[in-house]
Amino acid sequence: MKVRTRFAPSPTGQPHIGHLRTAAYAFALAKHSDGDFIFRIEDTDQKRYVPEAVTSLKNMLTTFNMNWDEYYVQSERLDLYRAAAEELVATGHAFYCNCPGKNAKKDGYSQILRDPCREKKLTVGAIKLKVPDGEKISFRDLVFQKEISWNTDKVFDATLLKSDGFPTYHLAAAVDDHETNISHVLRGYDWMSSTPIHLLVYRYLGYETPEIGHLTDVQSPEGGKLSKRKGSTSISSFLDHGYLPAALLNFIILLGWAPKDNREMFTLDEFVENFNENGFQKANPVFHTEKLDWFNQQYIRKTADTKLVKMLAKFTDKTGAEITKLIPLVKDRLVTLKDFDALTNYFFTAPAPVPGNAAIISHAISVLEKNFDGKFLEEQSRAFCAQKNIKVGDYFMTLRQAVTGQTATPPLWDIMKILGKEETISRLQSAHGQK
RNA sequence: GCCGCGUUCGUCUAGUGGUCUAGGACGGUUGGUUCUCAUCCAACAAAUCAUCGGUUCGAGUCCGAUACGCGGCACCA
Repeated sequence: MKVRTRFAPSPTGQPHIGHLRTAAYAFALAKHSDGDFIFRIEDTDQKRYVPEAVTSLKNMLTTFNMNWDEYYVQSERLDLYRAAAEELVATGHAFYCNCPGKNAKKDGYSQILRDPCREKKLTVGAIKLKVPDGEKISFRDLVFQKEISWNTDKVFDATLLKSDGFPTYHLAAAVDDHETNISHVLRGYDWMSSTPIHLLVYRYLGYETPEIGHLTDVQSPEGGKLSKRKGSTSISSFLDHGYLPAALLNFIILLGWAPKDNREMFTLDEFVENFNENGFQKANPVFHTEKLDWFNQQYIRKTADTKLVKMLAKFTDKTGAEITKLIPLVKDRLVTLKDFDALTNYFFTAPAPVPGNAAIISHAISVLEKNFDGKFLEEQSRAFCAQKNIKVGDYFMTLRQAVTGQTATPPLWDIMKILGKEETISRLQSAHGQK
């Protein structure tokens, strides 16, 4: 049977790290065996629906090259869910209920799991699942690689269809997964506790149960779920900070998954090729981003200069020609694309004159005026240093500060070459106080 | 409160009963290369494998308890 997975977010806000990770695992699971990757919008909560979120979610998948084979929107499929719910009522596995909804967080946790409306024989209202008593229900989790079970005495009569006619996740996901032939369900860990409900729905509707796996939650360094720390973990904020999609993706997939050989560099294609569900970690990883910086450096260095110019254009107002000229000097020094301006500022604005050792500067000026050449400067400066008993390092540091105003830069001659003879000498002169 | 899951260096992880005096990566420290920075190279520090008990000739690996962490307990997903 063909492997078919789905990425099924609810459009309630900005896509974040968790979305990307879940999508990447589902994508890899499907594509590893030439399967299909289905994109489904779970917009059954009218109150939390954010229309722009759908576009952002699509953009995310496109940006990371996770192209979907089919696309579904739950709000366009309401008839399907209602029919399924009514079928369950007809077969005696569900019942109508007109109780007001409650929120356990606010109202306290009820130990009453059996809904009193079961016996009322209503014909309108919400539809709830009639959970059987005293049954053991279990499944084998794809991620945890073990059987997980519950006693149905601890499973509550969950709502399947709301009184507004919209299904809850429990019903909609089961129906859609079945209708679209999803073979493997990879979802967030928060669904683990609801799995017995879904298992019962599958059974009562006569569906085959798909493989189900619950992904670990990425933890915030302060503890708790990362996704609750909104904003700062949105995909766009990382991209806006100058992280490459390839680096972000590589970093993210290794948060909770690892190959047996501990390989770390993966493009999307390589990840798909090497993906194996045995590689899932069972404990929650913590979102520490030091390693993301390292991945980003690696990927920047791997990027062809011509491509890098285009990427950099979003982070600086310098022209393509200017960027191209400077790339060789900064490529190894960029941690994020955003660093470009800070690393190249002195090319465009002369530093405030820093008075340096006048003898060194005037020597350099005379050398450069005679012959504006790196090799020549190197030879002359070393000879000068030997004669005057000056450290070569001090000599160049003096020039560096005079020309760039910085103490850490690429090799000096590389900078002078780009600046040109006139500008270089002019900067040296103003540091010397001659101008 | 009830239910479920987890626990190997600071972090991401390898490890599926002997080859583990626990390996790799990031980060850290030190040294080398270099005109500084970055790169590159080398080395070092860093995990009583949460704790206790059991099974076994032998346990990071199997079992149990405890602790701690995480998730869920809505007509939200």
